[in-house]
Amino acid sequence: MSRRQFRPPPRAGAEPPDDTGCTILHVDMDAFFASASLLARPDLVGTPVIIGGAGNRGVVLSATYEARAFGVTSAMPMGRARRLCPQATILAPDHGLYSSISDAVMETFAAITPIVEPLSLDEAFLDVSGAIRRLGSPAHIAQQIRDTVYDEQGVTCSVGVAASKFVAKLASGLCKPDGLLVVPVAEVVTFVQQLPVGALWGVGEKTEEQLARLGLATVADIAHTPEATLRRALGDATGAHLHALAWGRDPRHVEPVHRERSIGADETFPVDVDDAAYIHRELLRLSEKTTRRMRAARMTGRTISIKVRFADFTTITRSKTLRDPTDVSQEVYAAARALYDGLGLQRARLRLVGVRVEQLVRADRAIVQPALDDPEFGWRDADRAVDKASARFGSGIVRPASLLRRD
DNA sequence: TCTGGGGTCCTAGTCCTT
DNA sequence: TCTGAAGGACTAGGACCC
Repeated sequence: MSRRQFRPPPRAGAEPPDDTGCTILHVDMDAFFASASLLARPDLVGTPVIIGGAGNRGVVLSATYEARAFGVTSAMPMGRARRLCPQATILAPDHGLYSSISDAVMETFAAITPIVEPLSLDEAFLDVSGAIRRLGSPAHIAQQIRDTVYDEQGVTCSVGVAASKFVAKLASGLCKPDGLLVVPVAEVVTFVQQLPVGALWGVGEKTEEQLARLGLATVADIAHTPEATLRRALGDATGAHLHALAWGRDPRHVEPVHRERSIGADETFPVDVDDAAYIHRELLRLSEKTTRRMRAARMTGRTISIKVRFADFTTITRSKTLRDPTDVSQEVYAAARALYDGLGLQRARLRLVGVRVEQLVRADRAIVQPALDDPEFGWRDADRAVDKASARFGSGIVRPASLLRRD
C-alpha cells in the first residue's frame, strides 16, 4: 500500500479515457490491513481504527480512512498515532487473515492473466495484454477486478491502468480509495510532470531534500534538468532513473517470477539491552528463524550479515562471506556471533539486532565442498529433524536449550 | 515524535588478481 | 621482481519501498 498520497489531477472533458496500449494494471488494496480486520469487526466500520502493535515501540501498520483524517499514517509511531486520534480503536494485526485474503485476491488476478507480479500482500502488477480479446479493454478488466475483489472478499481496491508499471502505480495511488484511473499513452508526460518530485518511485525524504537544494520541486523541473546534473547530484543510477521517469519512460516488464536475494530476521527489544549473553541468544533465535525460512524456500546463501541498532538509533551492519553456501542454523549463528563479538561492544545499549543471509542460491544447485573432518551426521541433519518435528507438532516444539531460558 | 519488520538497490571504499 | 591500471569481489552504509 502506498504511504504517500497525492490528489488526482483534474481530467478535462467527460468522455472515457482512451486505454489503447494501456495493458499494465497496478492493483492496490485500500487500507488493506485495516479493511481486512474490520471484516471481523463490522461494528467498527465507519469509525477510526488503527492496526498496530500494543507495545510501546510499535508503529502503525494500517489505519482506516476515518483515522487517517486525523493525520494518522502507516509507519507512524503508535504513541504519536494515539495522541493524534485518541478515540481510535486499536486492533492487533492478524497476519493469518491478511495472508488468506491476499491469496484469494491473487487467485482472482491469476484467473485474468498468468502475468502477475505481486509486490506485497496487498498490491500487484498485472499485464493484461493477452486477456483483452477474451475479457475486453484494460479499463473494463480493471473494473471487473474491482467488482470481483469486493464481491468475494468484501474489501475495496484501486486500480491504475497505463502503458508502464511506474505510471500505473502512480495512477492507482492517485485514485484512492476505491477508484480506477486510466492514463492514456498520449497524456503520460503531462500527467507525470504536474506531480511533485516526491511522487516519483525512488524519491524519499533524503532525495527530495537534495532535489529541493537544486531548486527542483516538480517532476517537470526534473525533466528539464540535464541528466548529467542529476547524475552528479544523485549518483549515476538514481539520476538516470529519475530523468527517465520524469519523461514517463519505464521499460520494465511485469515479472511473474520473483527471485529472492536475501532472507533475514530482526527484532527490536522491548527495552534496550546491554547483556551480551542475551544478545547471543537473540542471534541464535534469529539465525534459527532465518534458516528455517531458507530451508522452507529451498535456498542456501553464502553471505551472513548482522545488523546492530544502538539505543540512539544509529545502525551498523557487518557481513562475512563463507566459502560454501549454507542453510544450517548453527553455521549461520556461528558467523553472526563472530561478527557481533568482533564489534567489541562493551555493554553498549542496543535496541535491535538482526541476522540476514545473502547471495542466495537454490539448495539443489548449491555446491558444498565436504571437509575431511565432517561428521557423518551433523547440524544439517539436526535441522532437518527439527523441521520435521515442527511440521508435525508446531513450530518451536524443538529448540536449542539456551533459548528455553527466555520463556 | 521517536521511529517495526522484511526486503531491494545503489554507492563507495578496500582488497585481491590479472 | 616491481609497478600501475583495470576489474571483480567483498564490505559497509544509506535510502527507499511496502
